[in-house]
Amino acid sequence: MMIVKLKDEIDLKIIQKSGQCFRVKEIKDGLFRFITGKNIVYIREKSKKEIEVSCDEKTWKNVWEEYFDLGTDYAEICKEERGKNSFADAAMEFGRGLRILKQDEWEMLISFIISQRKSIPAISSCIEALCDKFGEKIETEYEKVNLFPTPQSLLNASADELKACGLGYRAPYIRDAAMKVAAGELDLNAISTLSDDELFESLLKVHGVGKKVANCVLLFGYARKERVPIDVWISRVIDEEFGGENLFPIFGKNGGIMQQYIFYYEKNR
DNA sequence: GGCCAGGCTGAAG
DNA sequence: CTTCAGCCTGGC
Repeated sequence: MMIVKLKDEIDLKIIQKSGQCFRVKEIKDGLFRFITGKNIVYIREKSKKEIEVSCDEKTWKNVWEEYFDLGTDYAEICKEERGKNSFADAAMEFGRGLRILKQDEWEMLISFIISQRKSIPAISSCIEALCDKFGEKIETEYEKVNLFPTPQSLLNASADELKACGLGYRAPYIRDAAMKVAAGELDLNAISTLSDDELFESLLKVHGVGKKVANCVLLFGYARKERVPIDVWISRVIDEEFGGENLFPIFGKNGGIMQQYIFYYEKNR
């Protein structure tokens, strides 16, 4: 284990509950597991700005600093955005320690296709089933766990096998995404150089991906922090707290971060 | 047991 | 261009 000092505070429990990730798990009291690609790390908070991590320094710097967006000072952003809207102010205070994770693009695409018309627990169990059946098995010092399935492994799955994961009518969507990515028709790495709007448009070509899902992939997979996914919770806030007007543009490049604070606040306050 | 969930598609107005 | 029914299935 290694101690990492942070410039800014972090709250792993809030991150886990913030709805942007579906596989983060608290495996023991206060010990959280995160997975991205083939990397797995276990983290415990020691104080607000100090954490203990299970990986070495090199891996922390190469993989997890970007994942946790440690180059961004969220306290500073909150300072900038404070005073623009009272509901947003309360949300920022409530969600102290929240961060936008930069997760694996492929995992985000599939996860948010699955998310439509599902509750968060249902999304999680669906993804767990996919990982258990089609993901590479890994054994760590704490647990046996499966990586997220590759495009090819999902493409090899039969319709019945996919159905058994509780995908329902989304199964063909998953298949379409796997097909496009495996065939190189959609190169998730190459499109990372595109502008927000171009990236958005290229994701919309996948069957089952609409505006909300595409924006989630942009925000949580490509760290495009100006994007604001509008789901039922956010539209409820727009209706009931913003007087029917979408006020997110007032936050400019921090729109996606503010969306996340507000989403978490609206659901958990 | 029934209701509804972090939307999307395709068809109809 | 905008609206809207219907959709699989699991969790509460």
